[in-house]
Amino acid sequence: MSKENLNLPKTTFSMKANLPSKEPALLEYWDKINLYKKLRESTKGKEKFVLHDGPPYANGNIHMGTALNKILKDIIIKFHQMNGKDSVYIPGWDCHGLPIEWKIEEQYKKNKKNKNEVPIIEFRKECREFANKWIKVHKDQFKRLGVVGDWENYYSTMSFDAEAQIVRELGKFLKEGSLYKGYKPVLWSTVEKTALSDAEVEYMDHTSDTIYTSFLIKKTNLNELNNCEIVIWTTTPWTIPANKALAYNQNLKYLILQLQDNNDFKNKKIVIAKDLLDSVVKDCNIENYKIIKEIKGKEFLGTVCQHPFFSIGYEYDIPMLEARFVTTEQGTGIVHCAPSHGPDDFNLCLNNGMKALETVDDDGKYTKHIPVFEGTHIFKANPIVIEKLKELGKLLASGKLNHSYPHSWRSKAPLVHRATQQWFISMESHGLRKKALKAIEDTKFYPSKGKERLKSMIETRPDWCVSRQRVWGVPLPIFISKKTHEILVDDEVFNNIAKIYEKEGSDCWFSDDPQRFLGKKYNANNYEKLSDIVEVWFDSGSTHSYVLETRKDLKWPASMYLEGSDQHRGWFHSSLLESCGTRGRAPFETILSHGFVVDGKGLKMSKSLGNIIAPEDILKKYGADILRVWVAAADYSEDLRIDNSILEQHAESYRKIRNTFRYILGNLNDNFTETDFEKINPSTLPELEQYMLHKIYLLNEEFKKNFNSYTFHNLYKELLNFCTVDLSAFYFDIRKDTLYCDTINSNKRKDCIKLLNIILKSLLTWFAPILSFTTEEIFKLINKEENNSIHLKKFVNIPKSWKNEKLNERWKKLIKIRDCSNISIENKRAEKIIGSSLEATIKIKLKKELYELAKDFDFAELCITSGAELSNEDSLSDEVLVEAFKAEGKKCNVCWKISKDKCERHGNIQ
RNA sequence: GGGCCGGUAGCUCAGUUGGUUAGAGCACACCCUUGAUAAGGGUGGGGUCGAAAGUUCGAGUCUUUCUCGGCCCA
Repeated sequence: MSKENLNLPKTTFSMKANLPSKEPALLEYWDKINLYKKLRESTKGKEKFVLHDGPPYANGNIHMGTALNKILKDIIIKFHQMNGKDSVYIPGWDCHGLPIEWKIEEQYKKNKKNKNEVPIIEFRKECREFANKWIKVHKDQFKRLGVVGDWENYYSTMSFDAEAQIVRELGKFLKEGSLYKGYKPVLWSTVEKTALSDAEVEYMDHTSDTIYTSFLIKKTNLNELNNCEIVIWTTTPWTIPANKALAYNQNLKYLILQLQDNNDFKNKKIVIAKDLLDSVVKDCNIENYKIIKEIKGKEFLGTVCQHPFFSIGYEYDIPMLEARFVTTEQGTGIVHCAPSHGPDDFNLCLNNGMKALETVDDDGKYTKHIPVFEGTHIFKANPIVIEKLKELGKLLASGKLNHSYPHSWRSKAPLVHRATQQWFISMESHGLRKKALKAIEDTKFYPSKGKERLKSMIETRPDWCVSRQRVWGVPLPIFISKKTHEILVDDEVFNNIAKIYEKEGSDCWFSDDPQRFLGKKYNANNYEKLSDIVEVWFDSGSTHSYVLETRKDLKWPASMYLEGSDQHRGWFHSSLLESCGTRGRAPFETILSHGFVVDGKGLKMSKSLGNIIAPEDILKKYGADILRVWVAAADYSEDLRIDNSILEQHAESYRKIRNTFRYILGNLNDNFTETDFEKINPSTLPELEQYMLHKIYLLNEEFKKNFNSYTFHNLYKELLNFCTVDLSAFYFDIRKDTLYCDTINSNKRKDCIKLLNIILKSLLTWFAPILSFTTEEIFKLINKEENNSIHLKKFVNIPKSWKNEKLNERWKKLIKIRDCSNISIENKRAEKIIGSSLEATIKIKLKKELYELAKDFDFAELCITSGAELSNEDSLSDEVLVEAFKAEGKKCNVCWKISKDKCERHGNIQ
């Protein structure tokens, strides 16, 4: 037997991956064979697993976060598919909303176009085109990651059927009566008479009037507080007439002071925060005072005050409410709350059952809800309010403050928070909060901490404001009777609107005769048509209704919603509320949330830090499979770190896996033979092969366990360790001799080949959801059928008969002896006595028990030496003693083993 | 500022109800091999478990404070 007759590995599977250039060809292949359609056919009628896609916003290129999200989804979908389910994936996009409006306006600005001169229809058309453009870009970028889905039949929140269904969903809330008209403060420009979004606000210096005024305590649980006056400080005196409450912080300390100066407050007792004593005394020119008592914030509980304007008609109660936003940075440590004029105030009052009123009209004038001052413009009201307070003896001090203040970016006019008419879905009126909390209990969360997070948000959130004074969205389908001011609730009308939208979209709401929507039943002259649009979270929160419920290939509820952890407040939240409100339960069975992508040091990616990594660059340098390995190897329940060195490390692991495949393919000469695992009888195989079958059995158990708990990082680690530890450094290394040097017909070699086929099949399917491209590359190499794909295969079923705990226990000990052998060989190697392990022969001394176990075993094979002697030695201090010696004799030029006589197998000796 | 979550070798991750000397793989160093070869094998070094205090016979694990980071809210 000469070198030419050795069975050396031969394969066309290259060592170098070259993923960036190879992957696109595989994408074309999947396209060509229509993989998605084939997948559906292959599991037609099987139990469905529906991972409902949370729609990304159709705006801008994808980033690492989106890539992570899509890859994780794809991995899970592929796992379930290979596990035998019909695992359907319909990608979607979120299209309405301000950011797109904003982009279009920016383009207008560049072209010196005025938005107000462009017809709404025209503007909306441009928004739609913009979103369409980005959907196309996203689609290609997501596909490139290896994500398999129904890319041709995606869903979007701006499709006509979506817009129609959103109307129907709102109709349900209207019909039920949980959708009501209320008031909520928004940033308002009295000059432009319009609401502004945060993005339209510019902060500039502004000089405000400041006042200290006081609220007499009317009722309290603490005796010392009787007849005291609570002092507050504000930079907006005009909001005092709209005051409804006072806010304190229960963790602060407060003082009761007796004032002794000769003025309006002589001998009066006031209350302020302890930490602010100095600044209040200074600002109010207080010269003589006495500290009566120090109290804790929580002692205010249950206290009710009188409005400073009590005597001129402001006779309602002013409760003191606990609020965390109260600090000791400025003021008095007690904050005056006007729910119509500040978001904090609004939320605090709402949570305490006080709704905001329309206190200021579009022009900036007080409404009828403000006694005495009705009709006064708020920008002229400060001196009037201050004068009135002074007149009533309620003004401690007034002054001016120069500070940063919001202004309109267009007119530069100062803005105010003003309660405007909005539309809310009540959390309480029809038990929505209760239903949602119950639904959370019925949902399984991965990781489990997501449950608490969502729960605490639902527990405390205020009513859901679903209206926006914007253009790019679904119009609220609301008509209000001019006579009764009541909302028109009629299914016929909602359905009529929906039917029209289904055909032509919602643009017509803004352009067509309202009579068209009302039909014949109502006269348009008697109704006012609303021009608000629906907030976009309602759009995406309703996807379950126009995607899951309407598509035949899907099911409701979804098996899983999977998004970044920020979506506990976003899509998980809005979907839960929408669905609980309309269907009484969550639209999902499980929620999986993942952390955020951060840089190698754990810092968030930002332009200023310059630590942003774009998916595009990774794809160019490493390929999608490396990115997929990164996703699989990371613990997504926390933040995921990424930088070049981390990627480099994963690329290194990938090479190891690739070479494992290459070794198998080489020894099979690319000829894969399908094996029926059930027909394997382990006892007919050599012990080593039996042991490997046991290892495969164990690994498969781990695989299933980790797949079922979605802990892919553990799963990937198990697979990687199997490749490095059990295969490369152990089984492959030992069986090299058999594979290369035994004859093709030897039973031992055949059994090894049998194992290699089993391992190849197992590894290919195990890795397929993660290494989607590489496993396909291999599959195409060994698979003879046309138009097939590894992704159409199922996971392997490992027979229980492969499990052999007894053998495992035995081999644990044998491998321990092998480890000792390695150390002794290493010693001789350091002494330059031997080089390769085949140059060694080992003498193993064992104590009785171990000797009995190992006496007939071939340690030369296990330890890859030319010889091994075994003896029983009970006087040893340790159980095992292995000593290596230089093997004497001559080297067989075939198998390189050294022996004194001629080679047992090959006869020839050099 | 508030709520929630987290910090274990250079990196990615294990670490059961508190219980021997805190583990794995990769990376690193050295050696071997040249028949998996821009591969493969062996051996080895490396951690005050973010910091401090406390509970305990005993703390990576429980408590408190601090610190750093992330998400959400303000």
